[in-house]
Amino acid sequence: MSDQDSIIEEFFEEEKDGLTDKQKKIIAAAIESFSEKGFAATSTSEIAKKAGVAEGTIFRHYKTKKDLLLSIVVPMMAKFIAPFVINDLNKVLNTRYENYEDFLRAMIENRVIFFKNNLALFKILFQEIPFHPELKKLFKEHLAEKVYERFTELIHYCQAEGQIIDLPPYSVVRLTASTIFGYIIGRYLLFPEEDWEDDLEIERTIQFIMHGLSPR
Amino acid sequence: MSDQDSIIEEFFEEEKDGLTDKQKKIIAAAIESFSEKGFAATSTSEIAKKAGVAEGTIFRHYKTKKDLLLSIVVPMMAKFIAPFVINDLNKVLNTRYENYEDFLRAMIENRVIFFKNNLALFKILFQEIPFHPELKKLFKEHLAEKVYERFTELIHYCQAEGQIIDLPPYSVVRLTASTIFGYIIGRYLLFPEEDWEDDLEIERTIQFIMHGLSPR
Amino acid sequence: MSDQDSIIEEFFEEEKDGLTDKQKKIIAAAIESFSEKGFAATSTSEIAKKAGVAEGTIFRHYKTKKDLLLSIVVPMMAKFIAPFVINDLNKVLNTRYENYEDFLRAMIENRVIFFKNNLALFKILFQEIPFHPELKKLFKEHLAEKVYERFTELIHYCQAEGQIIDLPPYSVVRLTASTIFGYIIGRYLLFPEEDWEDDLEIERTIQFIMHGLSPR
Amino acid sequence: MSDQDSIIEEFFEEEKDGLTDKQKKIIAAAIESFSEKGFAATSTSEIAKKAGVAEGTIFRHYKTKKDLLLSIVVPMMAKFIAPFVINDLNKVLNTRYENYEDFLRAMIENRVIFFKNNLALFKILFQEIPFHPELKKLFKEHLAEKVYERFTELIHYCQAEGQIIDLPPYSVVRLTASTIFGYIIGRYLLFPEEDWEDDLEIERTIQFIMHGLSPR
DNA sequence: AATGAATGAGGATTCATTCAT
DNA sequence: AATGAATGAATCCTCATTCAT
Repeated sequence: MSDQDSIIEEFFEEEKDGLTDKQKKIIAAAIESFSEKGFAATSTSEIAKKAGVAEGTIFRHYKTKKDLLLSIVVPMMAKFIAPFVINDLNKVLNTRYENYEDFLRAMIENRVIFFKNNLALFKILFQEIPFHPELKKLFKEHLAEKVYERFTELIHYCQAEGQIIDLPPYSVVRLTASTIFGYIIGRYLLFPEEDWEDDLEIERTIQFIMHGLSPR
Repeated sequence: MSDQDSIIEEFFEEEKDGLTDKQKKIIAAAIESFSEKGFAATSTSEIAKKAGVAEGTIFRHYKTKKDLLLSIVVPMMAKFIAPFVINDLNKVLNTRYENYEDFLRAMIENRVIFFKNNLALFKILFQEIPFHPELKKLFKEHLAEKVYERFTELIHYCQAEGQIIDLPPYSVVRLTASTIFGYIIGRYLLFPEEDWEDDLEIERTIQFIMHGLSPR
Repeated sequence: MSDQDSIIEEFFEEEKDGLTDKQKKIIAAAIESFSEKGFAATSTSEIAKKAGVAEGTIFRHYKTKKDLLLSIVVPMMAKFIAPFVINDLNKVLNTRYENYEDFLRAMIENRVIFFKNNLALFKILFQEIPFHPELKKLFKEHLAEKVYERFTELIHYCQAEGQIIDLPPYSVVRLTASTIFGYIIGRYLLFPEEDWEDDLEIERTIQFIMHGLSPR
Repeated sequence: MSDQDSIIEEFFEEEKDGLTDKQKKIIAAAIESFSEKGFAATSTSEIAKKAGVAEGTIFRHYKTKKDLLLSIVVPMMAKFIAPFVINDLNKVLNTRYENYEDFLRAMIENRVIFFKNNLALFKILFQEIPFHPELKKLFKEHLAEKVYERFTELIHYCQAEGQIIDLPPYSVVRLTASTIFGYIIGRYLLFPEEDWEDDLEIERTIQFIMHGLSPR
């Protein structure tokens, strides 16, 4: 399934823009450096060296250093959101999933793999969002609006079915999202080197959410 | 209660080093700039201007720009952790709180206010931790070890009492912490401008955790 | 009369080298940019964009940026000087003009139109001469020597006829040229947007010179 | 007389801003380089080297390279214009000079020396005016308005006295100025290395203007 | 002939830091 | 203690020019 690929490879394979070989190297080097040291602390000369190209080559493809950042971060936001908007949630609503629990399980599996494969990109995204208003805006528009909207529909449906407690959707979203992101962040960013029994932890996470949201 | 003060003021009042007036202004200016633009993207000249001091003055007090960062971030980590280590958790174990729910409530009230009063500092902390190994180490030692240890004791106690489900403590900590931080981040960082019914949301959050952790 | 054409068009039509279409566009773009921003401040990529050709194409035709400048400026110096050397002055000396005044009138009409049609080129020429010794040398050789020589002959003739005062020819040339160039510069470079009664001003200019040079 | 000093020295001595030693060296180096190679073709590193300061030092005193240009060119425009506005013309109108000829003689002596002492500055001024709209504007406001106005008064006076022909003042100004600038440019910029009998040439120039403007 | 990707030297400017006052 | 002028390395970016296609 294409969702499981790393975005970086998708960049290089799917994109019709036909990225040059050098462009691919630049992108890869930039992702590595940005995620390790942060955007502001990464110099273009460093990226050039790592990519094995001349510094000028970077600026032939990306007008500014910031353009390079955006060319990395913007498509990834789209990729992240795509399945919510197009596939999975539709499936849920189309009764492919009978209930919130199955949905959660499908989503976690799907998006967790996505995160895992794109860790560096996510680090960049979350590090830089606070400092770039355009990114913040994009993020809100995409995630807070498109994804949230779809989520809301699902929640209403599950609430109507009596599967989950009758809280305002935004609270349900917040509690669900917190728990899932908490897992991802702990698992892949904070303590990636610990031993994690992934299947077990995911199951615990799902049960925690389901019980937390169970009608009283 | 001193926990409710902003750390910045505590810096200035409690510290025995006896900060000069200029030093205070430098710290305040640095906090503002670092949290707005990030450490790497903030120049010392900018801080000097904002603080109303000469550029050289900063370096009289802090050998390097990074020293300035650490002088801000390190004490705040200590302050954040202090109550866990010294007061509240002890109180819990000393049976001042009868159960996990009361503890959660007390902790949220206590630490949420702390966050709220020190938002800028937290932004800096979380932004910079990934890029400074010393910070990461400090953070892990303090939080992951000291706080986690205390938490574990409490969890064992509550599990023994049958209040919460018998999961491994690290899972309980993870799920609890995710949910609480999720609230704080949503409330104060992502969507601070939305209308939040704080008491209600906090109650929902607590109930979510309690049900999520209830013994099956 | 071909003198009245713009040099640029002459470039394109008369030149035996047979300029390609692209070459014409490059020259036109270069003239525009050089005259607006100066040679040093104009980039070849800008010229390429304006000309609608690839950056490399410029260097296929002109080895260096400076070559491009020279290919513009050198032929124009020749064109400017040509009539002095070949046509008009000969005509004067061949008694087609009876006196200095008629000559002045003819020259102003002739060369003023030439200036007007080639303003951009003249701006480039006068801007760049001070910075390019080869240009300076060319200019002196052509103008200061060939034109000056012809002028001198005419002046001697007119002085012998008692039409103008008996100053050294270089003074006569200087005073005449200053006045005429003063008109052209004021008219077309400094204050082109003012209302000018051209015929009247030209007549005043001629009368000023004639009276200024009248034998006492 | 202070008008006869070079502006550069005045910069350094009279200015109350109290220029640093380094600043003086920067200005001197910039004037030399700008006048030799043009503003755009001069690099800040070159100026720094010539001035014997670090490149950063330039930017401590002048925010941009263009600022440096303006800090050179703007005060000189003021200096050039000052005597017209304040001293000499007033003197003329206050009957210190009886006629246009005496005025011309005084002005040429006065301003020619000024030019001679500030050749490099004038080269810069005239080279750069076409490319910097602010300069162009300043120039027009100062010269075209203030000086021109004063000139006009004088011309009206001399015309009323019957000393000069009854042309529109702008024509008189143009013809006078062309002739004088023509002398200066020829003398100091185009052919400075020729032998010039200065007194004689100036007298010829004055006589040319006076006869050129004599009432018919 | 024409392209445009690639280069790397050099551009203006900013930076953290030093030091004489 | 405090200043702010001075530094020069490093920043992002532009440039004229080359060369494989």
